[in-house]
Amino acid sequence: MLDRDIGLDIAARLFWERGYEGTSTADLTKAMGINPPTLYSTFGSKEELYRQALDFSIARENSRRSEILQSNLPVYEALSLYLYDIADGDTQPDKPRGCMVSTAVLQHAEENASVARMTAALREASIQTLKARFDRAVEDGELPTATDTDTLARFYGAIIQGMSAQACDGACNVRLKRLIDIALTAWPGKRRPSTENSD
Amino acid sequence: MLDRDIGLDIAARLFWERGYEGTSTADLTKAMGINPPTLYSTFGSKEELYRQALDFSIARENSRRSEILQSNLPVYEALSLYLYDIADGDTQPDKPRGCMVSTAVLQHAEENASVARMTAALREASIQTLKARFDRAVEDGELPTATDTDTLARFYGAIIQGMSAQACDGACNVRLKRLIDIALTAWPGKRRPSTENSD
DNA sequence: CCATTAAAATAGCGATCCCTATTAAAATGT
DNA sequence: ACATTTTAATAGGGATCGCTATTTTAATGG
Repeated sequence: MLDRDIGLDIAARLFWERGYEGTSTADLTKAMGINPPTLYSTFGSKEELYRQALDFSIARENSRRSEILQSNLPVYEALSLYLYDIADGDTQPDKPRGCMVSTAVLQHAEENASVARMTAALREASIQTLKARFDRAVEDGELPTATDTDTLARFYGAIIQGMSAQACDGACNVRLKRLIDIALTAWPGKRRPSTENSD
Repeated sequence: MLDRDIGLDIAARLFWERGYEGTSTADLTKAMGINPPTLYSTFGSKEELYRQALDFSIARENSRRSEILQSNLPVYEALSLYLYDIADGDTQPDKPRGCMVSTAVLQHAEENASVARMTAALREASIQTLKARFDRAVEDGELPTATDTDTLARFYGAIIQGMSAQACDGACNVRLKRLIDIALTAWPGKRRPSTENSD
C-alpha cells in the first residue's frame, strides 16, 4: 500500500496540470503505482480524491500565505508580498502552470456540477480571506472607513485568477509581477507612478 | 441537413457552457438534431467544430467591440466601454456565464494540447489588440511616451479573465462593473477616488 | 504447519468516448 | 416511371470512462 500523503501529492499534481475532467482514474492509479481497487478503498471515488487532494495542497500553501497576510506588516505591504507569492506559485519550475484552484473547473459537464461548486467555494473563501484582512485594515485606520472592501477583495481576486490564466498560457514570473505592480497602483490612496517602461 | 451557422451557434453555446472536454459529440449531435455522420461530414471533427464555433462567435462579438475600441473616443473612455461590454457579455441572461475564450481550456488532458494552444492564441491576440490601441494612444499623446503598453494590456487582460472566472462562479453584472471601476483607477495618470462604498 | 485474515492484482462490468462503414430514405435526371 | 446520385439514419468499432466482483498473493495467529 502507498503512503496516503504521497498519493495525494501525486494526485494533486495530475489534477493541477490536467484539470478534473482531463484526468482519468487510469492516469491516477498509474502515476501512484497502485491498482484501481486501492484507489477506491483509500480515497472513495475520483471526486472524493479530488477534494482531498485540494485540501491537502491548500493546507500546505495556506500556512505560508496566511502568515504573510495576517502578519503585522502594513496591509499594502502584506498584500504585495501575498500577490508576489502567488505569482511565484503560478510559475514554479517542474510544476504545472497556474494555480490549482483559481482557474479550475470553470466550465464543466453537467455531471460534474458538484465538483465545480467545490472549487467555486474555495475561490470565494479565498476572496473572503482577503476581505477580512482589508476590513481589519479599516479598523486599524489603514484604510478609509467607507472603503468597499468587498469589491477591493474581488478586484485582487480577479488579478489572482488572471495571473493563473496567463501562467497557464506560458507567462513567466517577471511578467506576472509587472502586472501586480499595476494592480497595486489601484490601491486606495496610492499615488500612481505613470506606468512606464524600465528599459 | 441543418443550416451551417445555426449548427455553429448551437455548438458554440454547448462548448461555452461545458468547455471542450465537458462537451461530447453525442451532446452536440443531439442539440443540433443531426446524426453523427452529418457532424463529421459538415465540420470534420470535434476539434475542427470547436475551432469553427470559436471563430463564428468571435466574429459576431468583434464587430461591436472593435468598434468601441477603435472609435475616436479618448482611449480611457474606449477602454471603459470595452470592459463594460465584456462584463455584460459575461452575465447575459439565458446564456452561459463568463467568456467562451477568456477562461477556456486552461487545464487539459495531454491529447487536447492543440486545442489549448488554440484558445491561448486567441487570448494573446485579444491582448495584442488592447496593446495596439494603447500604442496608438501613446502616439496621439494620450499616454506618456514611455508607457509600458504591453504590461498595461496584460493587466486589463487579467481583469477580463478574472471577470470571466467570477461570472462562471455566479457574479452578477453590477459586481463585475464595480471591479472594473477599481481596475480603471490603475490607468496611468488617473486620480484615484479612494474606493468607497456608495451605500 | 495449517487456517484465517488482510492485502494486492487481475479481469471485466455497463456506459460512454470519438468516429465511420454500411444501410435506408429521399431527391434528382431523363 | 425508373435508374442514379445525394442525403440521412442505423449500427457499431475500438478505445476508454469510473468503478467493482473475484481471484490471487501475502501476512498473521495458534
